[in-house]
Formats: sequence, C-alpha cells, structure tokens
Amino acid sequence: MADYNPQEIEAKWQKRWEEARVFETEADPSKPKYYTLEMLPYPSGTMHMGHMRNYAIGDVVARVKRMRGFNVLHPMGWDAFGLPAENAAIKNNTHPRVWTNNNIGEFQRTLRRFGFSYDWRREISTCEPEYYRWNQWFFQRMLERGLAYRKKSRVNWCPKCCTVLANEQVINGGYCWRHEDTLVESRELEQWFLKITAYSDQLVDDLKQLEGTWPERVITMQRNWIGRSQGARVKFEIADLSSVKPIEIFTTRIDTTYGATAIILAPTHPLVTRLLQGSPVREQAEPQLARMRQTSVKTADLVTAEKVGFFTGRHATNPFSGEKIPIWVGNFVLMEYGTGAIMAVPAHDQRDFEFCRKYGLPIRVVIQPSSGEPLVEEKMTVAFDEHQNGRLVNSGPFNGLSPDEAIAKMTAFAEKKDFGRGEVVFRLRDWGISRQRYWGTPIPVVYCPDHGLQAVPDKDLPVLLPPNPNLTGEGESPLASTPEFVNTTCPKCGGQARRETDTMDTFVDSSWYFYRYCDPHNDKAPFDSTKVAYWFPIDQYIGGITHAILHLLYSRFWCKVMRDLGLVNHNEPISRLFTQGMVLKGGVAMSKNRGNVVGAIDMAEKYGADTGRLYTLFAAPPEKDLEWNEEGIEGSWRFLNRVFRLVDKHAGAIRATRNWNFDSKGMTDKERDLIRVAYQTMQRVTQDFETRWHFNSAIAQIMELTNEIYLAEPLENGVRPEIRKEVLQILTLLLAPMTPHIAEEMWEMLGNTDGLWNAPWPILANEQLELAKDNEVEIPVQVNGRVRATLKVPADANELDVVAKAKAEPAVARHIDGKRIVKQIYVPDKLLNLVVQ
RNA sequence: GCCCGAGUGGCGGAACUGGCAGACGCGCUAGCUUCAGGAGCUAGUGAUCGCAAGGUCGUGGAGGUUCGAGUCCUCUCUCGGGCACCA
Repeated sequence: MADYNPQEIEAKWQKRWEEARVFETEADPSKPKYYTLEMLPYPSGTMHMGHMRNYAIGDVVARVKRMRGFNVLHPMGWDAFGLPAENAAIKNNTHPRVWTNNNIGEFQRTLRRFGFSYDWRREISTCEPEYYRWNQWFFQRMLERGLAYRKKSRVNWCPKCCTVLANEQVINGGYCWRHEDTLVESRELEQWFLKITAYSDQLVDDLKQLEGTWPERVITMQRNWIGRSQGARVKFEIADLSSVKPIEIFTTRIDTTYGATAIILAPTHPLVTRLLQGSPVREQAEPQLARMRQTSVKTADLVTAEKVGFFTGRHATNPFSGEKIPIWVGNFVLMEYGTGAIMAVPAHDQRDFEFCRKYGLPIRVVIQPSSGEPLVEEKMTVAFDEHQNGRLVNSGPFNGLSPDEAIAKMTAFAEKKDFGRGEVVFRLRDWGISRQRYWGTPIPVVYCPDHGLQAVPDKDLPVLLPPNPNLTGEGESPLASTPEFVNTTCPKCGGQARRETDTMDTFVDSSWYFYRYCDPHNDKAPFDSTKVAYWFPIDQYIGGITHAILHLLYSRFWCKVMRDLGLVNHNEPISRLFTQGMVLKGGVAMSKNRGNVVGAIDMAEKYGADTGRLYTLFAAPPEKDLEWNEEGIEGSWRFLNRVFRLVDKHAGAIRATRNWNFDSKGMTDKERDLIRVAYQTMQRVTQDFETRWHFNSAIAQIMELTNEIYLAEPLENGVRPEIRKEVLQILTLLLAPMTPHIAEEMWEMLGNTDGLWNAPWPILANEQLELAKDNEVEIPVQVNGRVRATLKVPADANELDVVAKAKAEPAVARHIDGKRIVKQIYVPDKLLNLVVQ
C-alpha cells in the first residue's frame, strides 16, 4: 500500500515529460492545428492562485485538444518591460533588468512546478533586444506609412508614474490606471502617436465577426470605446463678422436644427478669441474664458461640474431658417470631440436644456411626440430626446416628417445647398505611445540639426537601451541624461545628432507577441509568414476582463496594420476569447499591494500542484470570480487521496490484465451498473470540457463516479478484472487534463507502459454506447403538477403501461379517486402528469 | 444618466433544448475506528407542521404564459462591472 505523495509523483512526471519532449510542437500542415494561450504575465513579485487559476484553465484546454489529436501550440512568455521594474530598481538601488529577470526566474519555476504543458523552447521576454528590435522595426514601417507621427498636443500625465498615459490608461473619468487615487494632469507635449483612428471603421465593423466567440461585454466595451456616431456637420455663418469663416458644428440630430436657439463653442475653440475681439461684452467675457480654460484641465471634475457659459456678443445664422441665434461658450462642450462646437437644441437634448434654462435662452419644440400629451415649452422639465416617436413641427418644409426621414432629407438638403454634409465621428483617439521612462523600447529616431527627424535605418536596429542609466523616477526620460545614448550621428549626413529619448508604451510589446511565438528565434524578420499562416488565427485566448479595451483593441489594430504590410492574411488575430474570473480573498482581487495573496508555490508545497489545479477548477465555473477558501482545498486534497487509494488497492491484481474487449455476454448486474456509470460519466465530462467549459461540474461527475465505485466495493466480489481495469482507466483518463501528474502515475500503476500523454481521449465505440444506455428509468408521476410517486419502468416503456402502473400507486390513487382526469401529459422516459378536476 | 452581467440552503455552486430544485464539495450533527489528536469509514443535513405516515412553503420581489417555470414574457428591487457633459 502506497500513500499518495504528490511531491514525488509530480517531480517524476515533469521530468519524464521533459525528456520525452511531449509539449514541443512544430508547424505541420498534415495535422489539424490548435493555437491556445493565456495572456502573458507581467512578472512582478511572486505568482499567486489568481495567476494559477488562469493557467490551470488554459492547460485543461491544451491537454484536452492534444488528447483529441490536435497539433497544439501552447506557449508562455513575459511582458517584461514596464514601470514597476523601474520603480523597484530605484527603490532597491539595482537595475530593472536584474529585478525583472529575478521575477521571471521565480515565475518560471512556479509554472514548471505546476506542470503546465508549455513548449518552453518558444519562451519570449519582451525586454530582450531580440524581441524589442521588432517593435522598432514595426515602428519604422508605420512611420513610412504615416501611421506613426509626432505632434504637440494636450496629453494625460500621471504625476506618480512621471509619464504620459494613453487615453485607454485613464480610468474613472480622469484617474491613472495604475494609481487609482491619482488624478491625471493635462500637459502640452510633443508626443509620438500611432494612428489607430485610421482603422476606426474596421475596428468597429470587424467586431461583427467576433460575435458569438468573444464575450458580448468585451465587444460592447470596444464598440463604446470606439464610439462611432453617424451625424452631420453643419455650417453656421457668423452674422456680425462676414470676414470670418463660418462655425462648423457636429450633430447627430440634424432633424432638430429648427429648434436650435444658440451655438455653443468649447472654451478652447480657436474661434473664441477672434469673436471676442471688438465684441461689446469683451470686458466681462475674457476673465470668464480664462477661468474656464483653467478648470477644464481636470477632466475628472467635468463630469460633476455644473454647466457654465457666457455670451460672446456675436450671432450666427441658422442655415435652414435664416434665424439669428447667439453664440455662447460653454464648459460642457469638448474641443476633442466632433468640431468643438454644437448647436444647442434645448427642447430635445438634456444638456442643452439645462444650459438654456439656466441662462434664460429660449426653448423651442420642433418634434412633437406621436402619442401622449403634446409638449408645451413653458411646462417642460426635461428635454424630449426620443427619436423613434415623433413628428417634426415648426420646421418649415420638413414639417410632418419622422425624425429619421428628416435626418435623411435635411442632410441631403444641406449637401445640395453646400452648408453641410453627413459625417461619421469617432470617440477613439490616436494611441499616444511616448513614455518618459527608461524601461521600455527606445523609439528609433534621431533629430539632426540639418535634416530634422530621421528614422534609424533597419540595418542599425535595434537601438539598444544604455546599460547604465541614471534612474531618478522624476522629470524627463532617464535616457535624456545619458549622454552616450543621446549623442549620435545623423543617418543621412553623419553629422552630430540627438536621439529620441522617450520609450514606447509597453502595450506595444503585447500587441503582437503571440505572433512571435510562432517563430521566436527569427533574426531576419519578426516572424516567418508561412509559420504564422499555419498557426493563426489564435483558436483560444484566455485572460482577464481588465484587458477588454487596452490590449485587445491594440492587438486588433496591430493585426490590421500587419495585414496591410502583407505579413499576415487574416483580419482578426483571435478567433475565440475567454475571460476568466478573478480569485478573491476577503472580497477583493488578490494583489501584492493589498497583502491578500495566497502564494502558488506555497500551495504546491503544501498539497501538490494537482490539488491546487483541481481546486481552482472545481470551486467555481471559470468565468466567475472565486472567493479563496482554505477549507475548500482540503476537499480536493481528500478526493485525490481517495482516488489514489482506490487505484492503489486494485492495481496489483489487474496490472497484467488485458484490456476489456467490450463483450457484454454473461455480465453481472454489478458489472453492468459500474460500466454504465463510467461510460455515462465519460460522455458528460467530454461535453463539459469541449462545448460548455463547465470544469466544475465535470469534476463533480468524476467525484460521483468515484463514489459509485466505492459503493460497489469490494469490487473483487462479482466484477471481473478486465472490467475493474476498464472502469479505473476511464476514471484516470478523465482526470488527466486537470490533474495530469496523479493521472500519469495511476495510468502506470494500472499496467500501462506507454505514458498517458500518448493516450487519446476516449471516444466510445458502438458497443460501449449500447452499454451506456439506461435500461430502466425512474419517472416521476405528478397529479396537477405535484409529484406523488416515482415509478421504475423499462426505458422506452409505452404510455398505456406507465399510466396503468401509475394509477395503481396508492399515493397517486389517493389524489385521483373520485375525480375526473381531464388531461394526461406523458413525456417518454421523463415524466407523467395527470391533471384532474 | 446610458450599456452590460448577476441574484438558488450556513457557504462555494449543480440543474443540457421549460419536466423530481439544491447534484458535487465545504461546513455541521451522530455513530464506528483511535490512548489521544489527525486521518478514514457509515448515516443525516432547504424551511416548516407532525410521534409517524404524510402535508405545506421554497430559486431577490410582484404579476403573466403553461398540464408544468430557477429557466420564457412584463414590471420592479438589490448588488457587481463598463462608459460617461461624446452633441
């Protein structure tokens, strides 16, 4: 009798897998491929059970597919650049590379300890020049095509990170994504941008391809983030200043133009200063403008701030009606969106309504609801902004049209008269990638006093990070104070030149890393396109919902750029996305900062990797958050011990037994029952793995099978050896994707000399399917929907027999005696319901 | 404000297309075993009335459809998440 010793067993099989190179894969067009991966981790601190759950889910997928005969690519790597490494290095007076590589070592050791089936030869680390040189190479391609450009603009600056953030990294209306309590400031800086907006339309349209295979909420979040709105641009001439060009406004409701009672400009609109020149209200207006421009810096406050504004003293002409309406400046109009100017239609837009009420501007109804009380201006308390329901009024020749008809007709009219046109506007902004920090990919350009901006030629890539930077964590990029980095020569004239000292956002690294796994050691190109063509698109991607916008949007963008460069031939990189839940402790996500982590290595040492894997899969369905419970893991540990004891007890006697040939002649009832349960469990578990991803209920089924076998003990009594072996082997195979080490060990104990890694996933033969069928079923008998008895009848019993038998049941008879049966519902093998009066 | 998602025992969670609600596990109770602790094994465990047989209630709440609803429809409450003066 041996005890279950996970430490020994796990080390033994990890070594065997490595020696047999079980998880190493090559592209092979003769086999069906399956590319699955989990989002690459940022190696900070140590791994906790939250990480582990993610990889456990991914490993089940990879192992099941492998057993199903797919050529499976399952790689792992490190998102190794980033601020925490730099900050930690400053704090501990070391180099970011040292800190990062220590962590990578720790992470790698932990992942190996858990026996995840990665092809480690393909491991990548984004902070290595072999990797980041291709970031630079891509940057040059984008620069050539105008997709990378430099401009001075207002950008988000995090005072704690001491760097610029992308719009996607600003959360909760103005806070840093890493420092959730730190307000982002607005600064005017020269920055590098990637022109993701060139792909706005495609990024929205192609979301349709992902419907059904990506979580709906990720698609919705991306759609909202890109924020495409169909509308129109309309010109309003400035009545008092004919020499100044007309004001252009953007609206999605051109049908309400007759109801416009003011034009409102953003405080930073370039026209504002010109309008105030010589204006009768200039004296009062200018201080207000100054105040507004100042307060607009804090974007977070905008949300709650009250609407304020002032009159410019000028008027504009409504191109439809010819009416003169006042031009105002309002703090709620954003320069960044649309044209930075709007027409205020207080009757049909809530914001305009509030603004106009406050400043006594008139309200004019131009859409009357088709049903209910007609609107009366003086009595309105909110704007009427529906456009499904209503008809135009007070709108000249457009009266009587529905808003949708009016939008089409009025846009056409504006185009004909040349004062407006239909336009699509996006919320998405270009991706600001400049970061004023050291630990990232250097942006590969130089500035020559004579030739200006020059790209570093491909042959000179990579532009390496200097080994000994001067890290302070303050002010401008550390690269700027590293003379041996900054001072260089112009690639055009060879004269003195200065390098760009900003580095790239680390989201550049993760935008294409999964392509590199296909060809990780290529030193001629980012990857060989034929290899990528074999593996891509990714069949299954697994990660947290936190990346719903950032990483997953950038990756989609990058894919489209690569397609246009002729490097890949697909539109979307990821066919199927799964977003798993977090592991919580005390109701919040595990994180080092909060000090509520359960270390993965600690768990492996205490219970073994298999128990840790099993528990994270069993405790909750994978998409849900999981509250960590130390008592729960004990249950998984007990279960594995129970299974191990069972196999250990029988192994000696059946080790040499030949596999059963499914001959059902002369089977005892006990044998039949056991085999049936085993095969039924197989069918259900297969379903749970393949189509439903219900790992938790798959495990519950396997536990039930184990309980059934225990109840049938002693098996030696009436169960022949080959059937004992069949049942125990099925139990072992079903566990293999989740708890691979103990499964291998038991497989060997049962007399198999060929590793379990070579075993195919069991698919039931016809004889087995026959044996899996129930020959007797239990049918609940209801009277008026209440269960009164349960009948045991043969499968496929006919209705008359069942009804007769049911009526004979005393508990049924009691409820139908003296009453009339008005209806009889019989669902074969399911239930019988008698409706009486 | 807008858009998603979720509400089932003491707890984590099952329930495929409407068909015995609470599988499986944790915890708890009792018994066996043990010097003891631990482990293991067996039985029980939604609430409620009843000595029992048996009955009634029960999936956040209120209605509805149906022979039958956790599941479908309408309204509503609570929690979680995302976006947010986006014109």
